[in-house]
Amino acid sequence: MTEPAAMLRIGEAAQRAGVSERTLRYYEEIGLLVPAGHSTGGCREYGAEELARVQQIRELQELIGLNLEEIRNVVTREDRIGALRDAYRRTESPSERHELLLEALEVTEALHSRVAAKVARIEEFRDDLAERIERYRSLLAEEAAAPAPSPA
Amino acid sequence: MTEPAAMLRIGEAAQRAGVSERTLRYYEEIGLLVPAGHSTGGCREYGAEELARVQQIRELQELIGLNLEEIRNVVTREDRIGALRDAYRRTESPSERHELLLEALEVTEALHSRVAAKVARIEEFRDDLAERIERYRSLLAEEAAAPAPSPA
DNA sequence: TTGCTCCTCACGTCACGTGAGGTGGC
DNA sequence: TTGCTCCTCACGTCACGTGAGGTGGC
Repeated sequence: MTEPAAMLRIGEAAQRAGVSERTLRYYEEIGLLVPAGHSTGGCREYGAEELARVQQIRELQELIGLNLEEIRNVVTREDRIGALRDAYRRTESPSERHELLLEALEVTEALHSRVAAKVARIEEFRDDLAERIERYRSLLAEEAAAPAPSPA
Repeated sequence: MTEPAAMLRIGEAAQRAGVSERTLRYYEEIGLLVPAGHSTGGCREYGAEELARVQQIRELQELIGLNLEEIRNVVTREDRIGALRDAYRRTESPSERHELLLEALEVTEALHSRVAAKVARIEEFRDDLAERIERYRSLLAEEAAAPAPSPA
């Protein structure tokens, strides 16, 4: 058995995850992320697992540009994949397991190529910015070396 | 003098830029991108310059995550920088020019480091996906080599 | 004249932001 | 008791999506 695990209330959890409290409540509202539990006073309680989930959601959202509905599909499937690893929780039949693995492989490959395309675009953009910086620097260097340009 | 330049109406322009007509109208609404002109019938007309502007806006929006207000600041400054290259349109004084160049350098450097950070994050994410794909493949390979796992 | 594309409202949507007003544990 | 954090509405916002209803050039 594991430790009772330190639970965080929404304020701490939001801060560690780098999101707002509203964001955590909204994720719960749409069924994307439910708290691990509730205190006697009714406060939401989040554990390490939930924080990791938020992290994953933000990556899919900010880096890949998926909407929350698409993200729900991804994380739901990964939850089921994760369940495959817990032998005693494995309720899927071998054929269901096979289908699930094939599906996960396909979707992950699709995500991977999407990310790879984005990497290419953003690297090009980064290099353009670097060139721009060089141009500005040389313009400033010219300026320092030469007198002010004649306005005529 | 240049050619009269082929002008596109909003449908063609949107398609080439990879955005919706609504998006182009919205950019105009908030003063981010005005059409090059209007036909006698009142149709918006876009040229190559406007299409390039849309491209730039989308990169700043999708790759960097800037909002349209921040993007307006960037493109406005770059318009002024661009104006520095047209000698006959150079109305800025030498000191204004100097300030503008320094400002552009600073802002571009800030953008560059933001982009560089994003590149690092997204490359890590891409590599995680590649690992995941390998794991799924080896699980499927195990499955093909061995009989179905005993449910007990 | 008939399609097609364009136009201007104007309301809807997604992913939250931002108070309003109230309750509960150190 | 006093702060502080939490709670639930509920309206606002940003960047558009999506019709409604009408006009204009091949």
